[in-house]
Amino acid sequence: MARRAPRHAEAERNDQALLEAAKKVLAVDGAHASVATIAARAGVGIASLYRRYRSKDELFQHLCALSLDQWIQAAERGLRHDDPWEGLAHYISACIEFSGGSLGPLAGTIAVTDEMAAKFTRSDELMHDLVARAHAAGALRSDATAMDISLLIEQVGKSPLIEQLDRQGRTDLIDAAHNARKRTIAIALDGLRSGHPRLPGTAPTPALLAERWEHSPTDSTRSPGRS
Amino acid sequence: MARRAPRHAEAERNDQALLEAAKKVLAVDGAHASVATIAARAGVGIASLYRRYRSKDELFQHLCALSLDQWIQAAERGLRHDDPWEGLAHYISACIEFSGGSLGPLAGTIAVTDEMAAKFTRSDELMHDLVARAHAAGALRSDATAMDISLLIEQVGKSPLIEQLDRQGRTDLIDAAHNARKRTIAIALDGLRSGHPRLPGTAPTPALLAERWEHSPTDSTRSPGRS
DNA sequence: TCCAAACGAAGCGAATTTATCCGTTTGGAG
DNA sequence: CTCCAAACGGATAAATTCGCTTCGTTTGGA
Repeated sequence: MARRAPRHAEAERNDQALLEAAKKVLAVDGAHASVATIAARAGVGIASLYRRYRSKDELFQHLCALSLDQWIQAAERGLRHDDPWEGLAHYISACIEFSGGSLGPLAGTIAVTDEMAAKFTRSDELMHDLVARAHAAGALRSDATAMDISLLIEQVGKSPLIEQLDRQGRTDLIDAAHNARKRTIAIALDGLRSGHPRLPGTAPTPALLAERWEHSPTDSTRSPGRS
Repeated sequence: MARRAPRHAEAERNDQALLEAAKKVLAVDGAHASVATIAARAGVGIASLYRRYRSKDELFQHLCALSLDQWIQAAERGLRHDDPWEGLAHYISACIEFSGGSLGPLAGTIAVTDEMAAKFTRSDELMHDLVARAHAAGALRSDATAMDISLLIEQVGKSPLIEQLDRQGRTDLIDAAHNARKRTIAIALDGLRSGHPRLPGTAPTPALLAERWEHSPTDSTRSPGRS
C-alpha cells in the first residue's frame, strides 16, 4: 500500500498493549475500571484507545471475544491429551490461570455480541466433550457435572488475594500468592477425582451460567479494526 | 433512666439494620460501596449512619470486628466437635457462608484498629488448634497447612456468581447459586482429606495473609456507641 | 522535504461520593 | 394531655471521578 501507514507498527503495538492492560486492570479494579487507568497502564494516551474502539464497552466486548478464544484453545488442547483426566486437569488449570477472573465482573454490564454468543456456545460444547470423556474413563467423580466444574473455574479464577496484592503493588508477594493458588487448584482437582462420597444437593442447571450474561442485546457486531 | 431515650428502641433497630446492610452491600459492590447505598438498603437516612459512626471507615472497622467475632465463634464451635474432621469441615463451611467475602475487598483500604488486630490473633490461634487436631487425627491431608485452608476459605467465600445475581436482583436464581456453591465447598473438602498425592510447590507463609491488612495504622479505638 | 496518520494529554459536562445541616417526627416523663 | 430532647430523613455543599472529545505535536515512508 502506497501512502497508508506512516506509524502503523506503533499502532499495532499499542493495540496489543491496550488489550493486555485492559485485562489486567479489569481483573484488579473490577467492572468499574476506568479508561484512563487502562490507557495509563498500557503507556498510551486515551485517544489511542478511542481511535480503535468507539466506546469503553466495545473494548470490553473485544476482550471477551479474545478470552473466549483462549478458552476454546485450552479445551481443544485438553481434548488432544491421551489421558482424559490429564486433559481435563490441564484445561481447568489453564482457564484459571490465564483468565484471571477478568470476565466475571463484566457479566451483565456489557451487551453480548453475536460473536461472543457463538464462541461461548463452541466453548461450551468442547468442554462438555472434555467432561464426558473424563466421566467415561472413570477418572472424574460421576456426580460432578460440567456446570460444577465451570463454577469451580470461575470461583478460583478470581483470587481476592492476588488482586489486592496487585492493587497495592506488592510485587514481592505475588509469586508466593500464585504458588499458593496452585495449591488450592490442586486441592480442588483432588476433590474432583473418583472415590469420594456423593455431592450434596442437586446438580446446578445450565441456566445459572447462561442467564448471567443477559443484558440489553443491542446490535454491535463491528470488528475493532482501525478507522 | 429518667429522660434519656425517647426513641432509643428505633435507634437500636436501625443500628442493626445498618450493619446488616453494610455487610451485604460490601459483598455486592466491593470496597467502593457508597454510604448512600448502605443507608438506603438499611431503610434509614444517611444521617442515622453518621450519628453512630464518625466516618465510613469507622463503620467498616466496626463491621470487621463483628465478623472476626463470628470467625472466633465458629472456631470455638468447631473445637467442641468430638470428631476433629467434622469440626474443621463445619468451621470451613460456616466461614465461607456467613462471611460472604465481605472483608476481603476491604483489606488495605481501612486502618487496622487494635481491637481488630487482637481478634485476628485470637482467631488465628483457634484455627491453628483446629487444624492441628485434624492433622493429629490423620483426617486432614498432612501437606495442607492452616494457610492453605485460610486461602481456600477466602477464595470460595467470595463468589462472583452470587454477587452478580445479587446485583441484578435475580432472587429466583440465588438459591440455586448457593446450592451450587455448597457443592464446590464439598469438592474442596473432599480434596482436603487424607489420601491424595502431594501438593505442588511449598507451603505459603503466614506473611501472605498478615501483610495484606497493612495500612496507615492510625489510632481509632472508639466504640461505636451513641453520641 | 513533506504531510497524513498516529500520538498524548488537557479539558468538558455529567454523574458520584462523603459528610453536614436543618426542618420534622416521636414517645415517655410530668 | 403537653412538652421537648432525642432521633429521624433527605436536600445539599464541595470535591472527585467518569467517559469521551478536541487539539496541537510527533513521526516515518514516499
